[in-house]
Amino acid sequence: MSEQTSSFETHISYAVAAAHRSVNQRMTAQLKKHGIQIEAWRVMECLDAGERLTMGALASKALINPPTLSKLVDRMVSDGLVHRQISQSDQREINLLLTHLGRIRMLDIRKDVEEQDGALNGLLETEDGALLLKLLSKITV
Amino acid sequence: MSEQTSSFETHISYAVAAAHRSVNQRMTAQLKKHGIQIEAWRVMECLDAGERLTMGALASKALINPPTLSKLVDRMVSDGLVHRQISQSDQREINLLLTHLGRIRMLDIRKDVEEQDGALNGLLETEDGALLLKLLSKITV
DNA sequence: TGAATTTAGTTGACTTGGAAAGCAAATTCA
DNA sequence: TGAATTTGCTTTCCAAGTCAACTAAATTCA
Repeated sequence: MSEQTSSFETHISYAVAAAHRSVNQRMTAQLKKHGIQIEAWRVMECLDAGERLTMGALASKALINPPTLSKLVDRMVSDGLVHRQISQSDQREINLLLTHLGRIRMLDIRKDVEEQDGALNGLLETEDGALLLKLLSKITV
Repeated sequence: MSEQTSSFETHISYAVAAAHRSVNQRMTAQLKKHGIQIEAWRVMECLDAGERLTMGALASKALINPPTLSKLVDRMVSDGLVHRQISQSDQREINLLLTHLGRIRMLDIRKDVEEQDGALNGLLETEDGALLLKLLSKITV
């Protein structure tokens, strides 16, 4: 099987964790001036992109566990960024919506995130950004 | 600049977060039967690989913030996996060492991790594993 | 030398995250 | 129909993480 004992830094899991940590640190620093965390940004982008998302759908798109999302949304509601609306087709479901303020803030934050993502892409050769996305998607179940 | 508004899922930061979440979930499930968390495994591998690591060096290699590492090490010490040794060259530094039990446990866990990493590599074409590592290292500061 | 600064690591107060239990609406099927 | 099950989300309780402050050793330099 494996020809030699490779150092553990060459494990895919390690490389992904290292990249994630690095990217998250840049991102957190960038979002700090907006007083918001990465997860909240993802929630806002998801809400802007998809329409009438339920908590469950949102949790999976925004990469957040349901209980954690529930609490994050509590905070975002009290910050006036989003509001909950009970679905009329199924009373158990919640449709989450961006408030006007939420949308404004999101557009503002997006500029910085785009810039940051551009810088990240700048670290790669031209087509490598797309290639990286493709490879990452393959290991993402 | 950007020709069109791309969906936020194509951001490198999102793809990395998604991959990380997915890999971590597999890994956590795998390590559950050993009653250990991913970070503790990384600590053990770091200690096995490098010699006489200080807390600071370890924190950076194992991708853990110093205060978090300090507490994790407390737990690992009381589980008998590692022990602290004050460096004689600098009394402020701690050299962390695997205990005998720690080494045994590590070797045992390593088998499962290798297997899991193999499965991950199996999701990619032959040379893509190495390619992914290379691309990830470029965005890791 | 010795006061001031820097560096290594830990601690403490506080926040956040997660697993499992809980609640209520919807669905199944006897 | 109505009891049993499933589904969607939240709450609770506890474990873990973070920021900032702290201790102590080493280093700087006046």
